[in-house]
Amino acid sequence: MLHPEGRDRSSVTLAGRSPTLPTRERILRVASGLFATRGYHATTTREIAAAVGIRQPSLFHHFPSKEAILQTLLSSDLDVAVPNAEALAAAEGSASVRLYRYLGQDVAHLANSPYNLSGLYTEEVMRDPAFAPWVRKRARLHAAIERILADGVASGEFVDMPVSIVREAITGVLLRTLTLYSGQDRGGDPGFCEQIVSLVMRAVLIDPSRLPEIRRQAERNRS
Amino acid sequence: MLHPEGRDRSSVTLAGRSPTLPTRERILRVASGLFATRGYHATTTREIAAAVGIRQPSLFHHFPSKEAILQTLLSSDLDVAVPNAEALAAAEGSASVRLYRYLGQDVAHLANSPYNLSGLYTEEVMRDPAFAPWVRKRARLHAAIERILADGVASGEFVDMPVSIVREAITGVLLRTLTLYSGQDRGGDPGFCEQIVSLVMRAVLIDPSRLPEIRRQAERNRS
DNA sequence: GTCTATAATTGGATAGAC
DNA sequence: GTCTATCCAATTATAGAC
Repeated sequence: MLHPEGRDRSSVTLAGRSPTLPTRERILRVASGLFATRGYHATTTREIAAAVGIRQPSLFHHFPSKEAILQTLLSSDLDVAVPNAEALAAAEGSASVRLYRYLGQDVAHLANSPYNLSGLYTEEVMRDPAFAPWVRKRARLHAAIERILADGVASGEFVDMPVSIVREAITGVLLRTLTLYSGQDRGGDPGFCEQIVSLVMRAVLIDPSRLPEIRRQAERNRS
Repeated sequence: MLHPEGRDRSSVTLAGRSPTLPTRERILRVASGLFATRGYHATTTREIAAAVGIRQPSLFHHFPSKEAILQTLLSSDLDVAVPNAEALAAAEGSASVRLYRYLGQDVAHLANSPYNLSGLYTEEVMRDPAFAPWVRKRARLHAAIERILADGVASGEFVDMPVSIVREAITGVLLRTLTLYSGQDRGGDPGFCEQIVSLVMRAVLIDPSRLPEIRRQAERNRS
């Protein structure tokens, strides 16, 4: 008997169809893309399954729930980003160089990830009690960034604005601009990434003419 | 018989309970807040009704559908923002002053609106075919902003980056930072708004020392 | 590991009394 | 204009065959 979902797989993503990847991995890639473009709650398990090329119940062999798919994606990002940011927050060196390094790492990670991570940090996800542990992890990331920003304000390198607002603005820029580029395996166009980082640095630097020198220092002695 | 939804209205917003406002208006305010914090698709009509203090079916006396609530909110924003931006895109004067004016208008509108507008321009909403007409309207807004940005690049006032990326970055900053402040009727703290505008201007200006002069010009002869 | 079939729940929306 | 009662569709998840 023909299943009502049919067999049409014409509008399926490349990542989802790639036959060399294990199904679990294809699910993560496809789901991250759908979460980013349609939102977490609006994305159905049927859509994910269809894009992967399997039936909806087959998803549950690889993940115990839809939540678990998102949680896996959150871990893949935060388990890298939090230690990076905390190390930079505690490191020696000028706040400008440390912020540049953080931004460079973050942008590169977002742009090079096989997943589209821009659907993870929306209000609809972050306010959902199911993801509270990851919200706490993310709070540590925020605290680390704000420590770097506060150092820069104290040293006179950064404009004197509330650090939580600036951090929120930075998050907004990164998520919004990299939506278009993440999860697409394009090697993350290093020129583009550097432009985004420079845009953010100019916004916070009191003296943006220092930017080339900061860039040079940030790229030297990459820890 | 006691209805399963109960009568608990303890966690209800001020805007929703305000007894002087017509119900239709209270629905819009409450719904905009829920869309912003929980997302459009994750917000149920039952939640909206509970926060307003009525039963779920009563909503449909004021709006034909949940979609219509969001469409009303979209109109309230875009019907103001698009003409403003298009007028500035076609106006005389330096690109810097025009961008400053646009940002000032937009930030003030977002901060002073009785609605929390930050839940409207998410991917889950903008990619939904039901809202395609508003996506087209918004494209006109984007085009107007990009015209101002392109003017500034051509005149040497703005850093030379792809205007669509910069426009996306600006959108990200505004939506993210003003989430916390919009729809809260706090008069929109003019100092805070100016800080956000300045942050954005510094990011795009080749010579940020011009900022005080630009601000003075933008605030003179307010069209 | 994937399938069909289906359970269990929740969602938006309608009917009609008051 | 709000209510109760309810419909119908869609959703996540499970059971069990292959």
